[in-house]
Amino acid sequence: MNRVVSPGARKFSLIDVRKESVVNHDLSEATVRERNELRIHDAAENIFARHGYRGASIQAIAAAAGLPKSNVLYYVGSKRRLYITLLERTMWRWNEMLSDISVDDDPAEVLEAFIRSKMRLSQTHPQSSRLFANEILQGAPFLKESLFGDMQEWMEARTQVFRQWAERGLMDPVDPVWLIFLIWSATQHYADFETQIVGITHREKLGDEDFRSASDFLCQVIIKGCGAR
Amino acid sequence: MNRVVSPGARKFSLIDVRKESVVNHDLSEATVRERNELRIHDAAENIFARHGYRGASIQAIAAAAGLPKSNVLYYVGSKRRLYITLLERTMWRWNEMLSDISVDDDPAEVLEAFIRSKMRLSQTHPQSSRLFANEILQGAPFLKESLFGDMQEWMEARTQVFRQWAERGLMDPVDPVWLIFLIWSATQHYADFETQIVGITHREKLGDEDFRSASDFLCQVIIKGCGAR
DNA sequence: TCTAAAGCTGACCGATCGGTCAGGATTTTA
DNA sequence: TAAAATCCTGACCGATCGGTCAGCTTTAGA
Repeated sequence: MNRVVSPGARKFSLIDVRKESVVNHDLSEATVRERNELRIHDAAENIFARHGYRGASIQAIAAAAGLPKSNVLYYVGSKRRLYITLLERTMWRWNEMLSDISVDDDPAEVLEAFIRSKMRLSQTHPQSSRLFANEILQGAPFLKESLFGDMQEWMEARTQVFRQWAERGLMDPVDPVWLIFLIWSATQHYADFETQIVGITHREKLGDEDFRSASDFLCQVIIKGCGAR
Repeated sequence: MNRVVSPGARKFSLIDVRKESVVNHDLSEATVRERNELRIHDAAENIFARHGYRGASIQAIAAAAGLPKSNVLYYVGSKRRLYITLLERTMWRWNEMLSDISVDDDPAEVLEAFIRSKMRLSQTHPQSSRLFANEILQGAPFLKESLFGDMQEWMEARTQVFRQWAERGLMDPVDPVWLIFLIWSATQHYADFETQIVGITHREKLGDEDFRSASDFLCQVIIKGCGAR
């Protein structure tokens, strides 16, 4: 699985964007390119997350990044390429989750780890989550082909383990697909719908304590609810 | 609370849009205006749901409705007004839910009714749900003031009942706010993220049987999870 | 110090945006 | 059947869209 070099040739791939997300955040000794691409990606993730692909404008992204529009295009090539780069980054972060799950693990522990790591992502990378949500709401035009292959594999590997746990009587015989979507949706909600939560519950924003207590709640209810532990 | 007549004066309200949603679907004896507004609203809900406020174009809405752009603007006045009309319709549908909840009811029954009616909305009005999701992702610029007032009241009335149930030992002492958001997110997911669910689970689209089994699953896990029944 | 590469940007392109409007077609009412 | 109200739409407006490009400045390497 080697890196495809010519960026024009490939429409899109989900591999090897690791460097992207581990990019040096110490700007003091980053190259000019690294520093500016980081600013652009941060700004673009915000704008795309709020307004979706069509609703986002390069002008707005440039303004948020504090750069001229021409300069943004100099670095990212096109709106499409920028958007796909950010989508790839998000997908990679998610697909590495629950990567080492085994039938011999304790269901409750695995569920708890899954819920908490997903909540941590909602707290630390809410914009990524919203970007993804927007892509799905659009009908997943960019992810249609490639995403669903990867995610089908991810899903099947996990559901198989869940099913075996149920057979061994370690948890209730619930549909593992619905269970995973339950965890997915409940945790994602704290990123995607933060505005609503904050607005309804009189908060200024969601803080560490909110995420802690919400995580505790979800672990408790979901683990008990499917009879693990 | 009487209806404000001049549409230019009011920025926005969440009252008395009932007629909108109960509009006669038998087109045979509807007026020209009713018939065309229905077509426009349906088309607009689709486009706004996919692309958000900025990403949606009147041109695209007009094409989906099978009308010239000028004609759409003749009926709806402006993009902003059209969008707000659709938002109001959605908010009204949701706020009437669980309207007659009481401390003397059975928690499990109420939770089940809530989950199932919310799932029914996800199935019958997925576009409304996606429209709302898009509005929240944007930061709720149109709902900011008015929505959150109504929803705060709604939330406080329900959480109070939940808290009393917990005091009476009818369910676990879980945070009722997190519980409501759990149900909210889990049920909404089947509308907002249908594309993802369909793509991952090899389905063509979500059918009656899918919604039935998913509803059963959610009722079972959530009710058991918070110790009701 | 000279040169090549990289960084940068204002001006500009055709397309599309939301919205207006004059004026014709059609329907309702008196 | 005449007048009034409603319905309808092509042409057009200034603004903004994504993207290109010539030509400038700055940096890196020999």
